Amino acid sequence: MSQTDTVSRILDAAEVLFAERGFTETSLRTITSTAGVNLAAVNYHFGSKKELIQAVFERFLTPFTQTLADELDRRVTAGQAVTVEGLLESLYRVGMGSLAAQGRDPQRFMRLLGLAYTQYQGHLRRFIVSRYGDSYRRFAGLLAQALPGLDPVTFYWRLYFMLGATIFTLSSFDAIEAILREDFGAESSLPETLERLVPAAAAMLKVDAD
Amino acid sequence: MSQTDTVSRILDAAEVLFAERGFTETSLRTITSTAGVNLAAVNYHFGSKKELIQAVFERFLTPFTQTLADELDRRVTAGQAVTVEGLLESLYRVGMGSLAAQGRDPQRFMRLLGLAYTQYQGHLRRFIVSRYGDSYRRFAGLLAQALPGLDPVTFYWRLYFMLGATIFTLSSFDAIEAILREDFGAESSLPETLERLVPAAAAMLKVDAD
DNA sequence: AACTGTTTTAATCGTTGGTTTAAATCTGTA
DNA sequence: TACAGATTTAAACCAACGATTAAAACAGTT
Repeated sequence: MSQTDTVSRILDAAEVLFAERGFTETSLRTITSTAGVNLAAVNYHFGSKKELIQAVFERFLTPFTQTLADELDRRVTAGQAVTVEGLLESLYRVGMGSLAAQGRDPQRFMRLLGLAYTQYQGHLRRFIVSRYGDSYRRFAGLLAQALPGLDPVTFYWRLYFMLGATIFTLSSFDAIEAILREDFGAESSLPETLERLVPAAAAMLKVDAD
Repeated sequence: MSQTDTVSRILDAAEVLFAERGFTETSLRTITSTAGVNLAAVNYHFGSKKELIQAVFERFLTPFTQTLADELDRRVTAGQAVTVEGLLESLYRVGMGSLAAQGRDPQRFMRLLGLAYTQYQGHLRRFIVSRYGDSYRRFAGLLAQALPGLDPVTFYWRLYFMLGATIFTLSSFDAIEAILREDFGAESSLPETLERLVPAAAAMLKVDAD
């Protein structure tokens, strides 16, 4: 088994288990036995459990933010006005597409993102902000441009409302979908849900202040 | 120290610590030493850590749902049409008021609610659904009535979008507020934020399907 | 084939967790 | 004041955790 093999097997197993149960509830023993590698491999290759957690986030956030940056470049240089709906579509399409292209599950990353916000892991928040804060500010800046006349504080609160609706819904997608299927017999796919989310979130961002 | 004293001291400490760090990350030793009671008191009075977690939720959800039911009764029997904005205002006012009346912190309960959704605690989700599912369905039913013509599946997804925006934002209120204060020098209170949230969430729920 | 640095392995360390126990203490009642 | 049940206490139990170690196995180079 080559080194890269062991490293990626650990990352694969950790990604799935962290998303399912959270960080503290997932032991290194569970991760390594799922991955089929020795317990000591995590400390050998990553140093510590904390650094493993960061590596899991790095592996999906780096290509995600890179692809999003390209997508935003394309929209901006296209010359035409950047709309709220267009930006949300870009965000969701990149989240779906760039990850699905790697054969990875988009919902899993939403769950991980949700955990990054809610779990008590100071090091993780610091890691994400320092590494991906620029991408976040770029997107927020473009969205603010698409909403002229909105005062900055109101805009930022609504940005968090939008993030909350997105992360909360998609990270619990399976559970919500199961409830709707049971109550209405109607299946919902992730792309369908994102199509519902774009106009809803856009309306929330755009509503006139009163 | 009387029994009720010990029990409520444990609940007080557990409530704060759970909201700060999550369930797994908070040990019974931390809880009992914060509360100034013996370690064994938790198992003596509650049976186990799981049952303590449920008791923390019961102590704030029971008065909350009770007050909300009274508030909804008042709105319905008043005769006039029940509006989306009115229902959201009721929800938020009860969340703020009925808890603040007990001298307890509303944001803390939002964090706990967020944890109930995101943390890996199957027993807690089952407990809440079985105990408070009726209250949830009552509110959702009235909200659906206030949105005639919206197909049920779209309505339910938007209901979750609204819950996500609310729970996510308010459970991270302190962190978000700190960022906004640093960037804009503008302070936001919780009531102000709820005043921003009502029209934004209402617009999201009411936007025409396309 | 012999050597060298890298990786894997099994075993162990020290710590912390939830829970249990039995004795001590308290509280209310007769 | 003496008794009975409820509560509190200090101590211990045992399982699980992250981390470390030294030896074994491996891979690439000469």
